[in-house]
Amino acid sequence: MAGERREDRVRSRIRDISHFYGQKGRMPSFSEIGEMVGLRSKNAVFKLINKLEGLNVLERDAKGRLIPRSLASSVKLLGSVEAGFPSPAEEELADTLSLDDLLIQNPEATFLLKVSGDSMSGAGILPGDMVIVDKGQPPRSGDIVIAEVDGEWTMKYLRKRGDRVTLVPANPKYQPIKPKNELKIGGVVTAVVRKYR
Amino acid sequence: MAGERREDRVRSRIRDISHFYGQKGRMPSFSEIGEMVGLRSKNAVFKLINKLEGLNVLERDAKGRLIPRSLASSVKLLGSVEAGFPSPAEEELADTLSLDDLLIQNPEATFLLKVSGDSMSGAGILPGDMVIVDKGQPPRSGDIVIAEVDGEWTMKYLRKRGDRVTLVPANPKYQPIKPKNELKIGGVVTAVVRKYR
DNA sequence: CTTGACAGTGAACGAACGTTCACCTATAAT
DNA sequence: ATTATAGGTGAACGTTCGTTCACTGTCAAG
Repeated sequence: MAGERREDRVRSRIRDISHFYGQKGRMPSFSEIGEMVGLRSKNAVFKLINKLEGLNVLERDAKGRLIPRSLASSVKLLGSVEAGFPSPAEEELADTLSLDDLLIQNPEATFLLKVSGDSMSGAGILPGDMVIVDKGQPPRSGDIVIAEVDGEWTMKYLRKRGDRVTLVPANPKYQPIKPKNELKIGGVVTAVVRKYR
Repeated sequence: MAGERREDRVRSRIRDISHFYGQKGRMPSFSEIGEMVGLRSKNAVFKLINKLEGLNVLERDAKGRLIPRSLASSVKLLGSVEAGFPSPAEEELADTLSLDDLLIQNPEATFLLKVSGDSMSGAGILPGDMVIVDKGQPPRSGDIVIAEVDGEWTMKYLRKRGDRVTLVPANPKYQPIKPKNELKIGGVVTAVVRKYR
């Protein structure tokens, strides 16, 4: 099949625009796109944009301004580890998404806390990890929560049985806590993040 | 002290602008800011922007366009679990950062893979987790890597001793692998992400 | 009470924007 | 070989942008 050159050129241009957005945090103007991809006429850019809109690569908001969609997101989501790495062709088609969007539902009420202590290591939460905590969500039984028991903050599983509330660690070294007086739940752990390098 | 109302008003406006960017993925125009915060004159917005620039809340790029800085980021970074939740005052001062920026160095070469299998569960990487893989970084001994051994993709610790390369799992159930023929390393695991809800 | 300083209004400006026009040139299909 | 069609040029247009000007109200300090 022919026309591969053209498709490649289009892809490279999508990458350029995407890269611009990633770097600057805003969409380039038509003239800027022109400079970037090597088009001297704004009309050529105009046609390019229309094409990309048709391909659902780009969108415009109510005011006609370009908005990033898949472009905004930064990581490509591929299959599983077993699947390994796909060919460049598949790669281009992969969904891209933003970790922020993936992990955070309510930015205003969400915090990042650093984990110290190994009381949840059985659940794969190790010292040094960071947990994403949502203050807004109502805690349910089975959630991992940040709670204040008798004046100290800890992270534990929340177990509700009837009226009785228990905080159970994911490490047999520690005992479950049945709070006597006060139990203040600061938030629900919605995600864990660990950085290696 | 007086002037609290004014400071509050400024903060609320910063939030509005920030919120706009979070929603639309672009900075609002001066007129849009005017509508948002209730200013009928673009000049009032102009002065507001200048003030925010002075406060280092906003910046402009080389072409004079507004660019998001701290505005772009979405989560507030607080202390550790033990420290618990800070007062609203502290909260306001907390650093905010984007998970994308935190976890991804080279977006072009970075991928998300879903983990299946428990061969790395000893390192706190469980089935269902997602690993962030950087194809661009040279693998070092001790890194967790995605590698193709004899036709199959796996995730293991990479151990180099002299010329000998070994892939060791973090689960005693499995044996270390000393690749005979080919060893293709797809990328280095730079972070792990687990989502609870 | 007066006086600055600050916040906001409204109108005007040139520059840059996205869009449209007419025309040209390759490539691919007939 | 001929013909459509997609991609590109260059110039023009009206709109919106950010900026500037002169002016008005508000509030706290002197």
